[in-house]
Amino acid sequence: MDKENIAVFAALAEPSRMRMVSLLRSGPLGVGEIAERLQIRQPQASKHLKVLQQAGIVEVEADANRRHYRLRAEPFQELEIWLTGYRELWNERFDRLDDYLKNMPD
Amino acid sequence: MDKENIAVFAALAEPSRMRMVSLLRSGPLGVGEIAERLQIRQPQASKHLKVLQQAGIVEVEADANRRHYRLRAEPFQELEIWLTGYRELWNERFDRLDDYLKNMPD
DNA sequence: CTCGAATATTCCTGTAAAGGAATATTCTAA
DNA sequence: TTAGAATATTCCTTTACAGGAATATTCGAG
Repeated sequence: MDKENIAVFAALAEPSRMRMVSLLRSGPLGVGEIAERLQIRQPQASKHLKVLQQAGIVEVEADANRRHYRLRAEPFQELEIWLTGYRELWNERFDRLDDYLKNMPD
Repeated sequence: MDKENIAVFAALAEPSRMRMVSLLRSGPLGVGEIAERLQIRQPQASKHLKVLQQAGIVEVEADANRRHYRLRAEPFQELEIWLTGYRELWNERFDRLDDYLKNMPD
């Protein structure tokens, strides 16, 4: 819909970054660990993390030398919301889901 | 997660294409109408539609001279599924949503 | 069978983005 | 205060992709 979603899609449209995001589901990680697990070089890892950060997908916490990158919830929530505009596409099961989401308690 | 999602993200990471997808929510359209409503030239519209088609986001039905482009449901369903892997990120409300989705009747 | 409408394709050019390599920065420990 | 670990940044080169312009294709009407 808007500019921010475009940035999120662009950030995720790259295999290494997609794998980073998947990796970070299990919790925050440092740059070195990410690079190692993804079998990429540290500078590339830093660059990709920067892109993810600028897209708001990831946030960083400094701990001395280390930087811990962690997933942010908001972009995923926004994708969820964006997707609701397309649920009517497939079938009426999701009309019920829409109702559920609308009435969902906090 | 996989290659197909990457292609979908890449296809949506472009403003004109994103607007096309949004436009097509209200139903199939021909290339000329799409180009006109998006204020882009016809060749660019055709090119973007081709990208969307190759990503599986859109399908085309030939009607004489005309080509009617329509949204496909599958990529949106897959995004939905992909997103469920991230719902745990924000809060436990969505644990209930997960239950709902799992037990959702066909 | 020719014309015009609708759409697709090709060619060209500019630009953005990715990876490699090297280097810069920042912090802790000693 | 210096060494080394962890991370970021810069520079360079290559490649992908977007838009413009022109042209090709395909179809129905007449």
